[in-house]
Amino acid sequence: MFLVSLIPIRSGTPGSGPERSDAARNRELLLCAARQLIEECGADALTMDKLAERAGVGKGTVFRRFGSRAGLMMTLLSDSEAEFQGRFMFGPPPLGPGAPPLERLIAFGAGRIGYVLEYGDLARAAEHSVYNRFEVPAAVLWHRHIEHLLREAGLDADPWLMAMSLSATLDPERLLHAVRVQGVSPERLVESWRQLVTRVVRPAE
Amino acid sequence: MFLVSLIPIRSGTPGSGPERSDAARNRELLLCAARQLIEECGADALTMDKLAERAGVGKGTVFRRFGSRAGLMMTLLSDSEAEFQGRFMFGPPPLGPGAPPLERLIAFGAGRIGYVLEYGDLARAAEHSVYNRFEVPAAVLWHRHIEHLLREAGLDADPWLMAMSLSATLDPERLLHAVRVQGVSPERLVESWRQLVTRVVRPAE
DNA sequence: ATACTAAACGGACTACGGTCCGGATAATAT
DNA sequence: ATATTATCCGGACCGTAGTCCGTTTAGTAT
Repeated sequence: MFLVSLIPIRSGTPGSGPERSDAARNRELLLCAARQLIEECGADALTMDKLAERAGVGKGTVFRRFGSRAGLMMTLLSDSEAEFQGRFMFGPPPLGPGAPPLERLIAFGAGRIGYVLEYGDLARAAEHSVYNRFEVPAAVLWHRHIEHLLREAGLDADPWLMAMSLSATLDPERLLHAVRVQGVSPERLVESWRQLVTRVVRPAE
Repeated sequence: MFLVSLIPIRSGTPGSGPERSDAARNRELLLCAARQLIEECGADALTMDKLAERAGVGKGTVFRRFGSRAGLMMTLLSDSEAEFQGRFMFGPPPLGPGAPPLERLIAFGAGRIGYVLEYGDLARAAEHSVYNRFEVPAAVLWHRHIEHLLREAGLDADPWLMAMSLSATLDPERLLHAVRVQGVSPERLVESWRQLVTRVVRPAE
């Protein structure tokens, strides 16, 4: 039912045809330089100018390749993102199919919390697109997954909006703020998520 | 217990002493010009340069007065914000004290949704501070209010984190996106909020 | 009135994301 | 090898938020 491409992340294809050799070389140079810079100073300190300079290419090339800073971050995340998507869509239970929907919901939140805490700044930067951070393909997929599980669990309320509320809880910016500024432990986040979805799924009366 | 100042919004006081007459005059000029520009082109199109030019002051003056673009937006919102705060803290039930906590929670969400839909772009821009959008005084106050009501309702789970999840649901950016891009009706939002808090408050077993 | 000072002023300056377009170049056809 | 062309490249350029600092001015003391 939900056969979305496993790799909906932009892989840096400005045109539709095959990639020219210099373009491919520059893409590798850029990704490599980006990872270096992030290693050295953190994702937040990565600027497109510095990236272009480090990679030894012009600034225009950076933007042609990745469209925007958020696009670059998404590309950097695409591997781990695809891996996570594979796990919750096709992997073993309780995250993957096979377990009861509530179990899967709980596991999804826990997985997502772990993911966000691991790739925090990157995930945050990837959503920092000026327009439509809710229509990033990955975000849409999570939303649909949650909605699907809510329906399977027999939710007797608006599943689309309820999935929106639950997605909001898993928003990287909020999670990172809770952990890094407020000092909330990841375990506490996971437990609260469990409490939340358990209550949401239970019938109203 | 929660006696927070009713006006925690920054009112544009760079120093701590009284305001010099030229400073007061310029603040009025700026607020007036800002409202004009927003009326004409919308809040999103308001730039600090245009504002300075329209008000006939230097750009530095704008930033000394309001600190940042977000600070300006907060100042513009402060009246309606204070009014809303007054309603849910001291006003008549079900929003104000007197009604059962669940009723108050439902009313709070409904009120907040209405508020966001009315002052949408402004509220969004006010939270667009680069750092710490969760520590804006008004946001902290809402969070504490929700947490307080959850405790009063006898929630047997982590009230602080649960309040965070519920706050996330009421995030202006998300609400506006749902209404303006996805075409969700305000009534549907309110109903979903009611379903959500009703389930959250109910005991686990 | 004059001198003094703390505060406010203004606009040049920086940093950054993003755009544009004339020139270079890789792939392909001949 | 040469010509052709679609693609890519580079970096000058733009708009915007925010900073800095030399200059001006409002309030006050004398």
